[in-house]
Amino acid sequence: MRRATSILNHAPTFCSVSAHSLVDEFTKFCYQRDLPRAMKAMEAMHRNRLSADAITYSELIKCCLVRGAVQQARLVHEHVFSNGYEPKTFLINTLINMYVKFGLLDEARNLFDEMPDRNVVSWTTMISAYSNSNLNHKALDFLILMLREGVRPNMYTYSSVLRACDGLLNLRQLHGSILKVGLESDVFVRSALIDTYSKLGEQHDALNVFNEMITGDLVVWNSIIGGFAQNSDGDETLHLYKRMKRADFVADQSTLTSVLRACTGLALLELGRQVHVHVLKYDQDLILNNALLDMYCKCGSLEDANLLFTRMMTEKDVISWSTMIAGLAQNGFSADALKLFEAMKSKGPKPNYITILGVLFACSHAGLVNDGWYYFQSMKEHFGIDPGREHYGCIIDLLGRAGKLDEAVKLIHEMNHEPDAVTWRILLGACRVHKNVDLAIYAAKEILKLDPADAGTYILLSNIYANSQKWEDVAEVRRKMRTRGVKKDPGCSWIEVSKQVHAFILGDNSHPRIEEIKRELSQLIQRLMRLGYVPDTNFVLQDLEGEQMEDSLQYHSEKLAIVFGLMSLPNQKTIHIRKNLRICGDCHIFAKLVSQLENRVIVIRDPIRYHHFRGGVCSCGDYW
DNA sequence: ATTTCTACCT
Repeated sequence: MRRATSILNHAPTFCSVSAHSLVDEFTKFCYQRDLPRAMKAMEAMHRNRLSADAITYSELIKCCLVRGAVQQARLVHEHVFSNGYEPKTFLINTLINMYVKFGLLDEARNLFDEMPDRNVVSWTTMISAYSNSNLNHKALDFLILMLREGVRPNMYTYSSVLRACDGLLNLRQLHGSILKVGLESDVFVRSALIDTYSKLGEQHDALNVFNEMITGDLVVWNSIIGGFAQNSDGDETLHLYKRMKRADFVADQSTLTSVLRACTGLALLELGRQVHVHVLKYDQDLILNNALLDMYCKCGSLEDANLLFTRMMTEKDVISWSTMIAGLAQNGFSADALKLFEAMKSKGPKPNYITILGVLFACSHAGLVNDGWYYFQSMKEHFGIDPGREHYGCIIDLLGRAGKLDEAVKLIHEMNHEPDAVTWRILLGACRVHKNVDLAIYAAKEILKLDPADAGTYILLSNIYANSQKWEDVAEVRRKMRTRGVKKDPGCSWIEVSKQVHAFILGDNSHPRIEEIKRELSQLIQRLMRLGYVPDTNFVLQDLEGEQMEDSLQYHSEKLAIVFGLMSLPNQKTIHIRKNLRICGDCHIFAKLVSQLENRVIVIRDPIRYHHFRGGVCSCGDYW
């Protein structure tokens, strides 16, 4: 302790006020949250070897916390320990908590180590301090030490320590102890359990814990809804949201953020717009508004995104800017993305790792080789950020698309990160654009080493071999697929029409209007062919909808979805479609021609890319 | 003394 050098001890000793009224006055100032006067009174009390009760000191500590007054807080600490008094456990706990809140974990720890009677609150405060600082190991160690000292954890302890749990084994053990002492029905413990299972991707267990709930609590609902949203299960997220509303709970910021994330994942623009209405009453919530911004970007409505971005009620943070920059780039507005980045540099927050990723993404998708290189080379110098694997990915993409395949390969081998499946897929994409079969085979094999369940890559490889009559290799690839149990999902496209989601799956005729749609599609293809459309049946180097037959080409799911959109949406309305697989070359040409012939804007989002078709051209510049 | 929500290369 710094008692020896305390300012308190050097203060002039002079006081004319009676002891009783001095303490009274101190108490009054503490409860009035008048920090300067309370501090003065405390000094006077110290000179007269007087002290107040623990509750009063804890009021003063609260006051220091609210004002961020660290120096004053330290003086209170010294005063409480001065004059030979040994403060009560309650007051030491308050001091420990104070240091934790100020982020001074070492000082909290010193107090904790020196206190004589550590109770459950002391232990829990330290555990929650460690888990909040991501010192997970320390938090779990403390739980063990606590048990060894014979202090029994309560619901506060468990809900704190659960956050620190980053392994399934630990979690199951903790869950077991919680059940044993009967604390699983506490809403804090329950939501922490749900959240922790969700963070480990164990949605099944999370849902079990949730379903055992008898009387509800909004946070528990938010935990399960957020868990599914974070695990990219949009359908289940929305399903639970409906259940929550049926149970008469009113969504708050957290719920709406998760629901928006589900809309983002499923590309449900109409539903997202409905949610926007509920967001309006939380226009000060930055997280929620960022989620809304991302939803508009990822659902392909840049008009809405731009509008929201310029009109946001709160100060925009680095996430708002990064979201908008990446959103513009992903949707093909690379020039606007770079312009926004320049604006950010002059009047926005400091760009971070992810911001730069969006910038490089914009360059690679617009073929801006020089700009991309410049930003890549200077990111360390200008923003202090070392290029990560993702940044290298963008540059490999940039080189590859520009036809510099050799340089792309060279960079893969030179970078100081291990290439992953994504890295090789980027190279494969470049091979597709530039029709380099040999390099494509190499890249495909590397992908399968790292991701042996990637059905699309097997099929692509098999098609390459088939095209060059290498039947033995074809058989080998097929055999590997069989033995590894890899199956390709059929192509599927989704479109939202009057709040209903319509799914079109290759080879599935269950849509009620399928016959009508197919008739319309045939007629449309006839008309396009008269304008020069030739179905592209070259499947080599294409990611395909399924086990491909030429005659099923005309019924690719996105074609059905486009026709259904033409049939059922008003004339001016943009047709928004989401696909589970990459769009094939034939459907890409088809969509371009339809956008011209029918004078419609069509937006198709595939798993990784956006295509805005307008007047016969696509925002991707045929470069995907 | 404790629980829930936002951006990321294919």
